[in-house]
Amino acid sequence: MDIQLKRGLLDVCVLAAIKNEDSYGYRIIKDLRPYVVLSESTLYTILKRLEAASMLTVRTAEHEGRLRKYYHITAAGLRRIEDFRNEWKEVISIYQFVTKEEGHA
Amino acid sequence: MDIQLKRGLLDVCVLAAIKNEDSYGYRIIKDLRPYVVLSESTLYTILKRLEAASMLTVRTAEHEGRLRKYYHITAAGLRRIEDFRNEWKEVISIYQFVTKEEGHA
DNA sequence: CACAATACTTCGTGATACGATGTATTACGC
DNA sequence: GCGTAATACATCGTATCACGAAGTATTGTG
Repeated sequence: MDIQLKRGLLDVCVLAAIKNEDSYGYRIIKDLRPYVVLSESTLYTILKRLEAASMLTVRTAEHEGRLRKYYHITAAGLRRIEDFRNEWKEVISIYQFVTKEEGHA
Repeated sequence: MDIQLKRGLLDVCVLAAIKNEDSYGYRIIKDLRPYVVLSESTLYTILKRLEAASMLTVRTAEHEGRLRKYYHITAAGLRRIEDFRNEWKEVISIYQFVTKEEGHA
């Protein structure tokens, strides 16, 4: 999909991916794949950004001898999703403006 | 609205604003105001970009002693709007993923 | 023992929205 | 007739950000 359109969606996608259960990088990418494809470099950049914005917290844990970083959503992260939902009305009105067929003459 | 979310919408908004009738900078901004607010510097950057991508053509005309640049959408510009419409299914599926309430426990 | 899959990291680049600022002209109030 | 707003277009610099490329290290698997 169009990279610019993606930009406004990726952050909330990642937050949504850890909303119900803590998760880690590799799994987030797989879970999101049906909806959006993102590379590792993109994901880890986003995770750092969201952590800096206190929208998630990180915890390192060992899993079968390998270290994993588990990400946990915070109240601010949940609020971010809520803000996104609230903005959706505007997005829909823009979509309708862009796609309306008034000049079919 | 969130600037990142805006990014994927602005180009098509501008194209939609000239879809049915040629228009010029100042008027495009006013016409779009109910849907998205954008500054002049942003608009003219977008217009240049869309012209470079052959999605619109420019014609300079005098209007009451003042020069105006009128923008006219091309077939490629119309196709761009069509592509946007086709991508919307993906956007909706992302929106549903992000906002679904499965973990209300 | 090579190769894929898992897991995380860093670096550089190109795209782009926006504020600040500038240039002109017309219109309006006083 | 003079300032101020509105109209109209333009340029510059900056911050944000998705991504490819490349790297490190471990665990299977043939």
